[in-house]
Amino acid sequence: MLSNPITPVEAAERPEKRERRKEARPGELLSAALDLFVEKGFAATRAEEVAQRAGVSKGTLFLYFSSKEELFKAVVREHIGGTIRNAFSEVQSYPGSSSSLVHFMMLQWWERYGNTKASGISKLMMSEAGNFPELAEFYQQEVIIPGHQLIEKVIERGMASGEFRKVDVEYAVFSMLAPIMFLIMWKHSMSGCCPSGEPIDPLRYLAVQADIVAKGLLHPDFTLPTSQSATNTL
Amino acid sequence: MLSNPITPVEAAERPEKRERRKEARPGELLSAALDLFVEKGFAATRAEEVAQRAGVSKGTLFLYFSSKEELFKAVVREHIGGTIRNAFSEVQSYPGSSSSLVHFMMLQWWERYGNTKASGISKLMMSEAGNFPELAEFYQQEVIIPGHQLIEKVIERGMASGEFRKVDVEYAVFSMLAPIMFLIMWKHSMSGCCPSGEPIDPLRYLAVQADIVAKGLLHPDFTLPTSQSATNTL
DNA sequence: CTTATATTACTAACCATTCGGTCAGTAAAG
DNA sequence: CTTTACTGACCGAATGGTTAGTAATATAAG
Repeated sequence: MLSNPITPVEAAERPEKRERRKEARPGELLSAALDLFVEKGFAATRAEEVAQRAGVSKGTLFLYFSSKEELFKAVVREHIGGTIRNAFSEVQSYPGSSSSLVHFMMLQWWERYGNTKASGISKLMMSEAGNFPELAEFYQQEVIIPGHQLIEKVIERGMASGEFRKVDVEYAVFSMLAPIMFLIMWKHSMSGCCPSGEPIDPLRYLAVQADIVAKGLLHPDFTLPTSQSATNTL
Repeated sequence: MLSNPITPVEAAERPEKRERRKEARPGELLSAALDLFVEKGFAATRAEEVAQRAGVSKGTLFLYFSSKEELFKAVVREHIGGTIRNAFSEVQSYPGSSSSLVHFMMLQWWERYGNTKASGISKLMMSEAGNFPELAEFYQQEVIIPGHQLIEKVIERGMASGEFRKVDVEYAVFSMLAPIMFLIMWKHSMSGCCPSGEPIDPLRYLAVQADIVAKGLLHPDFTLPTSQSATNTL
């Protein structure tokens, strides 16, 4: 199978001879690596496979990246941007109710991050953080903390306006974070199978979760203007 | 290092000669396997290491389990399968309100599963399911589907009694599943670091999540029955 | 425009090691 | 002596990383 000269198909797919493109290689390698790391995880991704997908030999990969770990770090640096920071300004200027902001944020998050390849990095981190403590720390600083603060802002906004009841803000953050992270984990591991038989529909999932969370945060008096029962929980 | 005959320490730890204990071996191997799978993941755990921890040679391991994957399946059957089945009967006979049942279930789940070694298996599956489709399918059948049905029962119970509003039951299940899974993932990967600086307090976390979810599911017209004041957890 | 030479991006064969799994053989039990 | 739980040396496949060599390009001379 490997000793055959070249199959016609393979020949058709490899019309190019040896190319020298020093500029383009790193980007192509990085892109291939992201695909495979997200798809199979770090440990399970073979260096040669990365090289192959980038249309290059394994030797060339180690020419540009001194080790597999360096390659991984480069991928993380490349593809973790200020995604969350951009969201801050939008939250600040959001005009609607805090309940609708919860919906808006969760759906936006999905479209802008969860539904992209980059979200695989989050799953990868949760999965293999134990083997890469220093990368876990980096990810913590770069992604988790800003994300936490962002959600905190949303909840505090609702509490300040009286729309949301008083809750343990620091931990209530997880009521939005957990569904989001769970969806990512599911998408990148269990996707294709589901308890009901067919895969999770992300938009339906997010709509239901946002609905439950938003109502769960709602102040009891907010929807019932006339009832002044003043049963203040907490 | 391996070719040395025996170091004094190793000799001291292995005073026993060759033992024949057909009955005890499987259990010891299963226990060792659980420890190592949870600690290092499935792929990263070496078969010989499992055998060694069980005080047995690698050959013996494959005498009792035909392959590494079969060993894993046996671990899952042993440590998870029964847990969920037991929970069913408790839910059936639970006397209190559905809101308090939500709290009860999530806290029970933590004490009986989340806070044990076995919960590492769930993290492991979410992490490595993509690389081991057959194991994912097995886990799906053995754990996820029963767990899903269990939570469905709780929500339907609340809807039937009028305590919960009408929701998309199939997807509302995730409002309890996601916080639970997120806590497990966090515990087994990011534990030790936290956005606030100190690790997540599981009981505080679960109390807040259960509170938000239960209130999020509550029927707007539902007034707390006078006979049941068990819902005031905060 | 050729042709010769130097440079280097790139390749493929190779190495050392690791690990799941096997099997011929050993020793404990009856 | 027979049976069999158990061992550990061994196998083959896979994989991270290396390196000697090849071919594409640049440069410059003729």
